[in-house]
Amino acid sequence: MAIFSKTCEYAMRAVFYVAQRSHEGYKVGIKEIAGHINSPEPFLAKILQQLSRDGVILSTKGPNGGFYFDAASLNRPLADVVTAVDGDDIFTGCGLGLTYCSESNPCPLHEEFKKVRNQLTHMLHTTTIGKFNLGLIKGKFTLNK
Amino acid sequence: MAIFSKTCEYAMRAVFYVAQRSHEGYKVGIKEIAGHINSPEPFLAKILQQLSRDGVILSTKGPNGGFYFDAASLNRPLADVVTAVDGDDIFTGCGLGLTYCSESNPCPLHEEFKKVRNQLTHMLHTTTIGKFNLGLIKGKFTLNK
DNA sequence: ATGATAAAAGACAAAAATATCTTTTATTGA
DNA sequence: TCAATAAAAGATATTTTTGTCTTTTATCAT
Ligand code: FES
Ligand code: FES
Repeated sequence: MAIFSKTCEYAMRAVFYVAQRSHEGYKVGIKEIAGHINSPEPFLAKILQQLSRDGVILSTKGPNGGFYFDAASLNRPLADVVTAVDGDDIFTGCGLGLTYCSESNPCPLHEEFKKVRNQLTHMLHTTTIGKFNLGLIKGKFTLNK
Repeated sequence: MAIFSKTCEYAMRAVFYVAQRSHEGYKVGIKEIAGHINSPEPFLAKILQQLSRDGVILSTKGPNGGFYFDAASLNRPLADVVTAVDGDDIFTGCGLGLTYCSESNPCPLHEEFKKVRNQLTHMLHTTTIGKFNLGLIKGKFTLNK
């Protein structure tokens, strides 16, 4: 078990890749994305459809169509992607799986778990979708394998 | 999607409950545990069997039998429970799901994700199974619902 | 020894996550 | 208008997680 679901991992990888290509001025088809982030193509298509419905990513059909981001979207936090595909359990849920995480009726891990959760939340809110465009273009980061 | 799997959540809740009862001098049957941590009884049985096989929890069959911890086991880190049921992906895995998390070929999130992962690891290694015994007996913490 | 108790083990079932395939709709360019 | 392109949508399939049930084995008390 990893921290994020497969769905969420693919979503984040795809978003970073599309952001980079948008920065370079291109729209990207599902095939190209799947190839570059090493994900099953039809499954990824479903994930991007979801992100598109939620308005996180933009898309157009037809020749020269594909997925892309505009300037405003590039500034959205990665947290929006996570929420769209996995909901907000990861931001608010109890570490031991209690129905509600609360200060007044906490589980034993509450105080320490809250710190971890807050740091994760902070990371996902301060990381924008376009944050790694230059690094990706320079080849500093990898998104496949 | 929460951070831990259901299996792992039940395992941690069960372990804390059994630890408390061991501290009070009792062994606990699966029925009592399931009732107090609000988990499906047969499913929890499977989880505890796994922990028992891995030597994380102790058990004896027969009348007055049940699950329990000895003093040494009470000092083991909660991380051992997580590893036994979920493996160590959560301690070492890449946040974006790459096959290997590495410094030399990092994903974009690597630097920040590492911090989150390290804090989680630190929490699970410094929290012993018996750490909350007194708090639980005093009713400071909840393990059900 | 014997019967009662309680975990261990194994087979099975349901639900959710992951993955695939086919058809439809929108867009483009000729 | 028409053919080509590419995402959207819907139906279906597989795998993993989650959950249940039955039988077996070990232990205890009598
Ligand atoms: S109550 Fe469990 S993390 Fe807050
Ligand atoms: S490579 Fe992704 S977290 Fe280290």
